Amino acid sequence: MADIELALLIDRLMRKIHFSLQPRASKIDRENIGPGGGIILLTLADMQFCGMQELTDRVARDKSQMSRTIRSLEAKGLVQRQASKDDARVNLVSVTTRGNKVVEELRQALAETINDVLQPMTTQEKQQLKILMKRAVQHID
Amino acid sequence: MADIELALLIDRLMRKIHFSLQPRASKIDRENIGPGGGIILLTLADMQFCGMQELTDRVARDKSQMSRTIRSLEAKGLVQRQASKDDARVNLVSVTTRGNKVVEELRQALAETINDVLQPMTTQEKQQLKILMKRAVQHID
DNA sequence: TTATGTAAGTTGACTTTATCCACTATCTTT
DNA sequence: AAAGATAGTGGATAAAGTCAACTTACATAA
Repeated sequence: MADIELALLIDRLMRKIHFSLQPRASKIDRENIGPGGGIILLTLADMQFCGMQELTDRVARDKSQMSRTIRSLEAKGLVQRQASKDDARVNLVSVTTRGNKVVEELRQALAETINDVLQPMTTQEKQQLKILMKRAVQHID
Repeated sequence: MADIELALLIDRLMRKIHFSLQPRASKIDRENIGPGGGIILLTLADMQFCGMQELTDRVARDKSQMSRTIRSLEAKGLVQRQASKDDARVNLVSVTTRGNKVVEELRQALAETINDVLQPMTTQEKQQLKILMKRAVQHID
């Protein structure tokens, strides 16, 4: 039987990051994309040209929510959509040049936050944590 | 400079757990405490008789939100509040006997979920992850 | 080819959380 | 005693999450 504690720890860490990031991010958030838009934008920057569904699966959010978030980011000119040639149903989303500027700023702010929050950890520990987290989110088919 | 990726991974894992837990938890949630109430209740069960502020710090949530959540849990008879003798300002919160029954069910559901979500990991890895997460949330004074 | 079923995405209506601020009551400090 | 800090509550509003209905497009099989 797995341990409950892990879930609580993940929640705590998540929230700690959130609280620490907020003041930093709100300062640079001229487009007013908020935390919700930010995490989508950062994720999208790592995926480039992926369909909504793929993105939705990745960040584990509701597809309707994702639809609205992307539309909002598109309206701000930070992402763009284009129909896939293979499948007319899918909209391939990608970050625009302007969006990439925002991504860079967000990365900076988030890096500072992570650095801050994970201060008690050594570089090795952080490295190890990242490896384990990657294992944790990878799913078996 | 710390790694952005870690933050995104934590978010993903958090959400994965959330999505996996939801159907299981909603089945046993007769009191209708929801995810918000659940995590507070589980955390409180580990702390017993702590002030609101202490609890708020632990789960890293807004104090006003915590106030409302606790009030709701109290109305359902799952937690109880009593004024501290040392400091008339603080309300010591604790889980009631009835609340503990809910806690047990929640633990069960969460354990299954964690077991499910972290299936790709070995026991050692999970153990290691927990140790690292504990280090991550501990703050230096 | 046409049913039938399924997947991608959007929209609407609604509930739950989150955020921010003001406020009371109670310590704490000087 | 006065000033400031801390615990907790309540209100107003914004942001996310949830769930179901719906459209369009693909997939498969009779």
